[in-house]
Amino acid sequence: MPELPEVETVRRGLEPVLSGKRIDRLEQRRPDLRFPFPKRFAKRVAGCRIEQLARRAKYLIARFDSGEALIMHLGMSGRYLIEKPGEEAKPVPVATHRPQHDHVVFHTEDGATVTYNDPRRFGFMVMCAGDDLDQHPLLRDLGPEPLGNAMNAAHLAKRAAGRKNDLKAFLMDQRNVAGLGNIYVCEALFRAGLSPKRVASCLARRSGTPTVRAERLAPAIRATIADAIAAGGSSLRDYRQADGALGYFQHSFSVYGREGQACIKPTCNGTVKRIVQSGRSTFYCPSCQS
DNA sequence: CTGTGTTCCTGTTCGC
DNA sequence: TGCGAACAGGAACACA
Repeated sequence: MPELPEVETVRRGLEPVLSGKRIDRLEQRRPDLRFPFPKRFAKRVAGCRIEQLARRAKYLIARFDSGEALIMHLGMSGRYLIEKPGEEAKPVPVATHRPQHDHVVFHTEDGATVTYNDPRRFGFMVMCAGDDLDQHPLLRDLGPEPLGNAMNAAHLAKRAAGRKNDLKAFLMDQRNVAGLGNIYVCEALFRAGLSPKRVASCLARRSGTPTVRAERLAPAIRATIADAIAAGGSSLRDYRQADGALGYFQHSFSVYGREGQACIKPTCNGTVKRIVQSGRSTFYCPSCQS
């Protein structure tokens, strides 16, 4: 499920339920996810108020009035389910909800519950001091946010200069741009008209200044992510499901998952192809992406 | 340091 | 319908 747009959608869904609220109780139902849960997790959270629910790349970050912060990652299959008092739980629309994968439950002062469900358990939760969060090992090496001013052609060129991996791998690397994943890398490269197989260093001249390709790629990334967040947000009308799945599945992609289908670009008569790069599927149009 | 492959785990889909 | 194989939105880690 979650690349940056989905995580942002989840954040917006959780915000009205969690932000400014005291957590009366936390249930931890197993010892670990991908990593062990924080030590004395339930005790450290109980009674604390969430002052802010933020996002950095694909991480959700809850800041508590205790001075600590909770960094959460959804992995591949993580989602949050919200139940409010007086409203009956609605069935999850996309995948079946299996209660045995409910690993953490937050009980708020309002009587609402926020349940973290994650079948594959690639997600994790880490608790740390709230100051100097940027210097936390999970966060300090992240590249710029795709929607921030720092993500521009000059940045891409600087990072890509001399790199021998391909554009797909370059964009998947969170140190270069933070928050892109397999889907939106494919989509951004399609929008930029660039082949995922092209070497990353094609974004920079020998002098390190951006090429025309970098000048195309930066706005393509920005627009791809902005559009996806907008699509996710529009699915949040009913935010009892803050799982991002609605936005994810409603959104139709230009190339991702469209192997064998005609390129959607009106002036192109190409066919979308699937290849494997770094062990992951890449979808692209060989005809209009070069 | 850079680039690549493996690994964690469960669920769904696809081909026979 | 059953059944194994392939595949799935991530990223830490080991290794060449």
